Amino acid sequence: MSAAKNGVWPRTGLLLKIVSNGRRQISALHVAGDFLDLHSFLLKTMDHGVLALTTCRIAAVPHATLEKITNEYPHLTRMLWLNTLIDGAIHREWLTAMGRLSATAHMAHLICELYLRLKAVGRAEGETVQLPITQAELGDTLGLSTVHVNRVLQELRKEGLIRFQGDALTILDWERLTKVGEFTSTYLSLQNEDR
Amino acid sequence: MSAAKNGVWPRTGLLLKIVSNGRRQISALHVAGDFLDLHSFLLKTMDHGVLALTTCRIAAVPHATLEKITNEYPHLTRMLWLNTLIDGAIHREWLTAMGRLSATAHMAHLICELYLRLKAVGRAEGETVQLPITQAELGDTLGLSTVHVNRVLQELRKEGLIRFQGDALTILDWERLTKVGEFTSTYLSLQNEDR
DNA sequence: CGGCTCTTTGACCCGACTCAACGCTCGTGG
DNA sequence: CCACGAGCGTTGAGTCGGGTCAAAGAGCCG
Repeated sequence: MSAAKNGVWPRTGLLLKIVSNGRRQISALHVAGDFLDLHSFLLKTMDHGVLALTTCRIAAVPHATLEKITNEYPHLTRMLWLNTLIDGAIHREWLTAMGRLSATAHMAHLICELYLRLKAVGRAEGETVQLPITQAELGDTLGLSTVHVNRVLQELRKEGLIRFQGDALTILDWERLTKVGEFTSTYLSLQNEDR
Repeated sequence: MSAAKNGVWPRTGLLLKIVSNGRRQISALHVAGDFLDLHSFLLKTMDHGVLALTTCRIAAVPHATLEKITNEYPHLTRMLWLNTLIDGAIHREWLTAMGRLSATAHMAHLICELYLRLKAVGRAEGETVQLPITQAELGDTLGLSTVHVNRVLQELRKEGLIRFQGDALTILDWERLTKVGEFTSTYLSLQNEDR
């Protein structure tokens, strides 16, 4: 949605939002091309911070522009709205993963999601994506301790589901990975009914 | 946002969405007046079910009407959009509560939120609101077992923070309750910048 | 080489879950 | 009018997933 205007493309293009209340919780991960914080257009309170995981290229859209768009281009407006709705769908999915999945399943679920999202924007090479995120940050995303993140990743590796060395994440067994994470991709679908 | 057209007003007006994956996770609670599932207008996949906790009065808005609104009334469109954005803000808040708060704190947080939301639509009598929800349902909301919900509630009662008998929930010590739940109400604010 | 950040490992602990039973209340039917 | 379920709340005992604390590798950069 947001085009890059200057600067270099991010190594992988991954952003995150944080909410700090003592410990921090990452409430969203963004990949290249995502429209970031679009909700701030209408929501006056900024309830989180944003933090870049890597060098990024950013394009800013002034609120005045959005105002103009919503006044004059209904279709485009609906597309922007849809964008925020998909964020919401992802949030709901995270919520259920958080509440009802084991640490391992939750991790598998997140990996499935990130892989598909990166693939969707052409950031996958075969079964491999660059995921420049630390285990501590994964913990902050999943609501787990760093130590446990490490153990969970080892388990997924030992099971032959993924390889994850350095920033390179490789899916070794998509079938079983989705099963472990109880993952279905429907909520990510950007397809809309041409509204 | 949605006006009632016929039928009786709900005893308390509380709805919930469920997502079932083996166990179920309630991803939203709605109070009287909430616009329900507005996101289904643009999001083609319905990723959850809806379930009424009590008898409710429902007003349906056809998608065709929404289409017309978005084509002709930019301001109203932004208000509808804002509505879905607030749902998103609540989701983010739940996410951090889920990931980073203890069971007791999480419960206190939820109680604070529901109390304020019910109060905002005139459903509070003094410090008391009607909350026709079972402990099992609370568990499905918070990601806790029914048994633990019970123990957590007892703890809040013993601490003199709330009274909760039958459906009547009374806030006994708002100050301490918000502290326990690390609750701040900003994310609920419906106020917008007149866009 | 030293220092930084990140990953990994081990030992121990505790919050929350499970299983199982019991009690209370209310609605329904004999 | 009582008996019986059904649903919900409550309690106890035992277990376990994940957290905490602490320290040791492993890259990486200046």
